[in-house]
Amino acid sequence: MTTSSRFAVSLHILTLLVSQDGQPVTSEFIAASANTNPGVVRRLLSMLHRSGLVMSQLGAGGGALLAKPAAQIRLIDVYRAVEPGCLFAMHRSPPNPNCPVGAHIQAALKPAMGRAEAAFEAKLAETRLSEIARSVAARGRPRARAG
Amino acid sequence: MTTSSRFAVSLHILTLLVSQDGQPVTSEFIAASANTNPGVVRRLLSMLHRSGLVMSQLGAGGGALLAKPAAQIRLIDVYRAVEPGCLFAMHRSPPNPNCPVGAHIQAALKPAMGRAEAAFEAKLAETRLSEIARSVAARGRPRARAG
DNA sequence: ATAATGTGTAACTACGTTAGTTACACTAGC
DNA sequence: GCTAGTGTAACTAACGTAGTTACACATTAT
Repeated sequence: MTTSSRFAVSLHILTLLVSQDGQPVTSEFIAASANTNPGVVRRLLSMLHRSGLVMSQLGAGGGALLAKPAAQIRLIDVYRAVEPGCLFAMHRSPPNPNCPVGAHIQAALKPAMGRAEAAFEAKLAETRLSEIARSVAARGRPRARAG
Repeated sequence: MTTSSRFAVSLHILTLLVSQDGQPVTSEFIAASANTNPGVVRRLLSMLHRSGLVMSQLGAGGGALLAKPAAQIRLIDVYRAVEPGCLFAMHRSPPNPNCPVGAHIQAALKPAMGRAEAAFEAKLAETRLSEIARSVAARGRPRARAG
């Protein structure tokens, strides 16, 4: 289980940037939408900036902006930007090397874990921020579907 | 990132049970191999028991046993037994419903997250405990490969 | 019967990670 | 220069995990 909400909140932030197309968005505005704190938002923006997903305009009237088109941002890019670790954790303390099982269990587990993680990341690479933004917009005007 | 080593240690335990085929294995013996504490091992065995993967023989000479053949235990069964949560966490506090993005972001994220999680679980369903045990055994006698 | 061995479970502790919070130096526009 | 913002660091509170201990209970062996 993932104990972090950074991925969900980061996608929230990015979707908000898409919806305010081109206008710099303040961390306070974002925080009000995500129901959190401007400090938390700025911390996430900082991580997203390091991965080249957002940029920011300093000074009065400033705020956050997308650094590239939403269609070029894959969910896996966002995930990697804010979830540094990997999906599986090995033993906290290394197993007993004098036991036949302990000596080789980790090496034996790695391939299967790697395959699962690769499948996970591949799926996250199939969806782009633009699709999320479109989905959110569509839900905002439900009658557009019926009529 | 997963902060828990339960999945890896559980597979260690189960592989050890395979390697001691049929003989009850004590939590103390397992703990010595996994380099942890008998209490931790028993806690994991308890979770594995709830999912029907292991059983235990009480009393002197007792210990843990596989509850079904290793070829019938998929890694996803083990994962589900000891990692109750899901891969993605949503916002800690619900987003602002008065914001167009806040009102719909979670619903918009769910499908993509669900697809990634499904792909992950499907991959974990492809590998079985018997394969892990075989891989460990093979690494224990490396010359068997060359000769 | 009784002692010895081992499970099952609960309680508590130590530790790490996360999010919330505050503070402050710094930057850009008015 | 004043105002509105960012970027970053520090601290706190809450939570989950693993380590640890303890003890009631079950089974086997003597």
